[in-house]
Amino acid sequence: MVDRRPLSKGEMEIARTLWDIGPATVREIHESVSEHKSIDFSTVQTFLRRIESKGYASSKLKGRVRTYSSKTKPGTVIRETVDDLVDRLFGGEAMPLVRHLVEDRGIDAAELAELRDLIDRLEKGGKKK
Amino acid sequence: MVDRRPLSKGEMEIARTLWDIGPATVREIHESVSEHKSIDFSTVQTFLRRIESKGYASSKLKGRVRTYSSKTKPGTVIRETVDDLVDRLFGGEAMPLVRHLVEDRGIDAAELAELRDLIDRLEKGGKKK
DNA sequence: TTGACTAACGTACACATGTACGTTTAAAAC
DNA sequence: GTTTTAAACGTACATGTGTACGTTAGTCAA
Repeated sequence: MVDRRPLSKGEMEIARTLWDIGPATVREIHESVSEHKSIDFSTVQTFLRRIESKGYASSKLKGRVRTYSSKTKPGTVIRETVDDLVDRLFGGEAMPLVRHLVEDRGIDAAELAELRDLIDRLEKGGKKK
Repeated sequence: MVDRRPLSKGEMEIARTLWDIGPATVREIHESVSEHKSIDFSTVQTFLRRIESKGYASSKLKGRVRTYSSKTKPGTVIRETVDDLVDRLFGGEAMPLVRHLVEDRGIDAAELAELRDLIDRLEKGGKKK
């Protein structure tokens, strides 16, 4: 267990993009993030530096361009973040959040079907992992 | 739409307690929160002040004791918070989060059953709200 | 009525966060 | 080779956040 300092919201968004598009340069990350929100190149650069300093990514300078790679699996960070949210907002209970998501958020028919399968599987093999 | 500044993580936890135990004094909130984590009375006091200043609660002084009441429904704040998380961590897709919660977190048999019912209902009345 | 309690209130302070500007420097274009 | 271009890097700064201390001031017991 490394126990890195948690990523802030802003850092998280950049980190997610890094997971999505794989090892990438600042410019690539910036372009990708810019598609859905306006953000300065330098800001992205700072976030990437901080993400690295917190131990979530590493980088290497090739020529005069720095390329960042994630060092953590999304699953891990997601788990930590969601755990924290569930603790703070729902007192540790996952179900109210699931209920909220399924009821009030866009879960389409195909996804509902998938979810049903998932439940079947879990009920069948009643054991964890 | 009031568009309050968002609650921070720490504030959120105190706000949740306020929702849980209803209108309450600082001491009551502090006692409730103290059950599961160590936190200073003054810290709780500060958080409550900030929660009020952000417009999520109101308070009234009776004698020398201030009592706080929530002005927002938990659902609203939860929605905002979860929306934000889903955006930042999953690019707006709710399903990956649901998958994660159902697979990797403690959802027991009874809850799985409830969830199945929920899915049934949603599939039946295929329309929202 | 006075002293002991204990809340409220103002305030503080270090560190985090979001945001971005200059300066330096290496590569590419001319 | 010199100019242009654009990245990195250092740095900055206002605001947010977590945490809590001192001071002031009602309340209650003696």
